[in-house]
Amino acid sequence: MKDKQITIAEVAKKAGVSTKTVSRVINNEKGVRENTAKKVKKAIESLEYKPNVFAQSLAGGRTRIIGLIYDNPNPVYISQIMDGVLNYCHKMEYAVIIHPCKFEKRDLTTVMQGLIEKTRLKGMILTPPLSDSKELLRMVSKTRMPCTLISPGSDKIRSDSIITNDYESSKEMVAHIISKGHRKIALIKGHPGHKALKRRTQGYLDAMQDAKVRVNNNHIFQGYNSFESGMDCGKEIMKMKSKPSAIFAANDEMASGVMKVIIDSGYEVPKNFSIAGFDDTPVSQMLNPPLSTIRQPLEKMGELAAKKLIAQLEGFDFFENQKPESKLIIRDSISSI
Amino acid sequence: MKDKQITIAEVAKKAGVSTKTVSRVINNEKGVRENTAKKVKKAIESLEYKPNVFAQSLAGGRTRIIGLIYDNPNPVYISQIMDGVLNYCHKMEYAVIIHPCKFEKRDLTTVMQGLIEKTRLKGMILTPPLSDSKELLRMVSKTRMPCTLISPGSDKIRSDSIITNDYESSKEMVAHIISKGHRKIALIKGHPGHKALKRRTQGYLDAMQDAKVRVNNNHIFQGYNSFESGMDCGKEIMKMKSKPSAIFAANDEMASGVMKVIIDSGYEVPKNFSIAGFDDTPVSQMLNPPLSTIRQPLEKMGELAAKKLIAQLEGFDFFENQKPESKLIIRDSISSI
DNA sequence: TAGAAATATGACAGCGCTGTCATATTTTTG
DNA sequence: CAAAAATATGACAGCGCTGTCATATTTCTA
Repeated sequence: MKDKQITIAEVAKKAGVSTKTVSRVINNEKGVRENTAKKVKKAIESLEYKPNVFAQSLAGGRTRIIGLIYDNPNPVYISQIMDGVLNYCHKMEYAVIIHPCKFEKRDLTTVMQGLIEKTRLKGMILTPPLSDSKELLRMVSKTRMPCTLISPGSDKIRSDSIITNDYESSKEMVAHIISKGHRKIALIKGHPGHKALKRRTQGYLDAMQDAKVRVNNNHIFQGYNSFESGMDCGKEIMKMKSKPSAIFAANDEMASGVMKVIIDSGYEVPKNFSIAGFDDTPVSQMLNPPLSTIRQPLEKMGELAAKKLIAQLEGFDFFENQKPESKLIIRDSISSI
Repeated sequence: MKDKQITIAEVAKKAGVSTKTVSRVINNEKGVRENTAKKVKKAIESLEYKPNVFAQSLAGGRTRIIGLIYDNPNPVYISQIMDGVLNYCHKMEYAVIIHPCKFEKRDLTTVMQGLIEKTRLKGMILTPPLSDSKELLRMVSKTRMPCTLISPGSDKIRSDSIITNDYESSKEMVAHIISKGHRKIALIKGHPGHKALKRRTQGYLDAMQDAKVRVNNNHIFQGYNSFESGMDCGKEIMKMKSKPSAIFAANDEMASGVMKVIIDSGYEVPKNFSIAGFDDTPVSQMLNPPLSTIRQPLEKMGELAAKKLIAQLEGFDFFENQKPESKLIIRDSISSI
């Protein structure tokens, strides 16, 4: 059971310096002669030394552990974000603690606080809809812990949030639908708790206005992000006397739900109804017809979130001027009238 | 920046005992008078004390950190497993380090070793296809670290692996297809590196044999688990003179790929071709027609893996006699001939 | 070239916890 | 009821690392 770890002391001995100097090299602290640093690096390499992240963390140095907190009904969404985060962190030799939790839970804040204490987390990434929880955000800001938000709904742009142009993309998509001759365009809104999805609603609204198409409030449905809720909305639409000719859903899952109901009701897509989704989850290309949708660079966003967070943790500024762009993916689910 | 943590010392003081005694209580060590334990527990509660997992780990006590290592093309698969693992670990106050990595990478073993050293991992869960990597397994066993395998392909049943009856389910599915009158049944095999998927192949083979249906080798295609590879196989099938009437794919993604090609070629499912998949990923119910498939209790499997691992770590035996069962989900993609 | 200023390096404590082993307390035994 | 055995508790070191601050070395200055 000897899981003998190579320690900083061994490296120090081999390099003929003190442990502190090795520590300096590891952490890129200044004040180490180039020559010494070289020796140390060589020793590190030859011993294949890896600092023990937990000891580092315990010792109060800059921690190398971040938390990724999520609560997401959509595994594809979260796992893409996660990939981005994990890969970058891996590269940077950071460990990531992943923590799923339930947004609705009353004691969310308490639980999170517990996690923070238990793991001595020094930085975290919050995905939607957690990134919108005022209470959670307040708690986190009280700890003064760096925290990066993915797609928060809040309009005020904080330097530490990752947002995409989903407003613009939604608008563009609806404009596209309009350009195909559609006027009666229904909207399936996203879960009201997910503020980020509101931007998509706004995109719809503005596109309609720009094109001077009257928005029919009966054509706006409240979905809850799931396939099932999409089906529910679809059923309602099927019951309407004056049906829309196109439907824009705030995510692919709901779009598929609507589509299923339409097809089950004996209609055809896109002949009788055009449909658009949002997210470009794998399912969208598998559907028949393949779904026109909007692709968000989720992995990129995850990576960016990690980059920003680590930059903060390490105390250097980080400006990424190119913001991750979503883009329209036009497939076959929208027809001209 | 005071992230003042409540430490064991404060608890000890409040309870009027030594830190070691508190430690004993936390770890359920025997040799603490019931009365003392009660005092300590009360103090813990009133202070909302949470042990620092990293300090625990550093101090050489039983670690409360496990690793979940994966490399999976299919985010849905992995995220369900992850949910199971994470939830259980959360309940048990374990931290989970998630580490994605590339199966094919030459230096997989080295990288993993680094991770182990860096994080002082004391136990890990491997998902397929990692759970099949002989080299990795050998390295891990050398460290004597407890390790739970999810769906390893190897036939020899190790006590520390979680396997389902996917062989039986596949067989059942193929039998079901046969019972619908099909005789020319194609098989899309899974990625050759994923040994677990071989069991699915075997299920197909045995079902055919049991029904005394000759297996046509031209009807066996090599897929690579992806939607695209499913499409490739689909295209090949479309080119055949003597086409199968049913197709069983070793996962849903490939099944969707095949289905797409079939539909794009002007055929109908299930009228002209029946299709079955495996995994019951969300997509399967969204497809048109909805796909008959096999549901694996992935989340359960993840939970079980975590349970087994933690049991090993804590040194108590754990027998779960009910093994997680997959089951057929019959939808509309298979017709009678 | 001596002394001051700047820079590099190291000794040592301590992060929060648990292992070891010594000591204190209780229970058992004759 | 005293002594032995069994049990409970605590003191202290140390896990691997970094912060602090003292010391050594180099570079600069006049």
